[in-house]
Amino acid sequence: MLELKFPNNQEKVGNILKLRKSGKTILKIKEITSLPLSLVKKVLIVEGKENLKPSPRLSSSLLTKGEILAQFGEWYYRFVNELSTNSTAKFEHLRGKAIKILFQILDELPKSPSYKHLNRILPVFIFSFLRANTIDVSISLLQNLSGMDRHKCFQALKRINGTFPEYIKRDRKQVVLGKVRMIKVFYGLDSRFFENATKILQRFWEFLCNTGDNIIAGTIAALALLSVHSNLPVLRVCEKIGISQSAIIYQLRNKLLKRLNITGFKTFRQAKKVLTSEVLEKVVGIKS
DNA sequence: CATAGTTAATTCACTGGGAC
DNA sequence: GTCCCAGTGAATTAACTATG
Repeated sequence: MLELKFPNNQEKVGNILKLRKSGKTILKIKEITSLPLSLVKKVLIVEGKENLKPSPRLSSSLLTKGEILAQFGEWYYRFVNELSTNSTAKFEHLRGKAIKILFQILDELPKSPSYKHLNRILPVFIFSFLRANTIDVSISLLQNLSGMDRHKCFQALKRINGTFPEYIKRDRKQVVLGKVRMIKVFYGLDSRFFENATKILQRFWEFLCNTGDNIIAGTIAALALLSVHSNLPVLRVCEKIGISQSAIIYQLRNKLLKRLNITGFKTFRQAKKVLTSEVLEKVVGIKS
């Protein structure tokens, strides 16, 4: 735990513990090490050995590790319960990961020593965390569970995002490809379908990324279907992932062809030849 | 508030059989 | 072969909704 929390500070941690063992007060340790009081406290709390813990009086404004975990657990399950969850195992696994990150975040969050505001931090943290791990959580769920209005949600997200961008960024490409793979399996498509879809996605990500995952997946899948000359109707794909056809047409016309300076899009059907020869072959490099 | 996406109704277009 | 027909996918439209 401590290794994770203080990767570069083993020395400091060791020092704090040594001083504490020799019976120094927490304030004394702070003076000697000239580390922030909050840091000293946290080291002692996380280390957790009875005789090392700060006295109750001093720690009254801090939550113990156990209390933090309990609060986390409550919020976590509030979220998980709202998600149509058929695989509890997955969420159990993620839970451990989340806890590790949570403690890292609490360490660095400005204005922590007192973890008084966990009820504000936790919902936003869990929301970001789940998203970062490719779980679909809607902002309205965050809104409902946290009781914050839309605007507050965004403020809070911005705060977490600004401090820890790496935790909120989900790997959307993987999410999208997951959906594409699902389509491939469901309709028993050729493995080239998926290979081509991957290429298409990499090439056109910038064009298409500014929309929902399902829409992107549908658009990529539609192109990949063309690339393998499948006779599976695009409509089937749309049904499966729950979007409408017009959304894909919209993407192809307004996001893809327009930006490739290919003009004169009339209809999907009519554009098929152009798409295979000009777009897939010349731009992506998929030979038919 | 602007943009993106959905829905539903309607129409168009293609395809693949028969019947002749 | 070709004419007709039905079935189905695709396109278009406009009104509506959701999202950031």
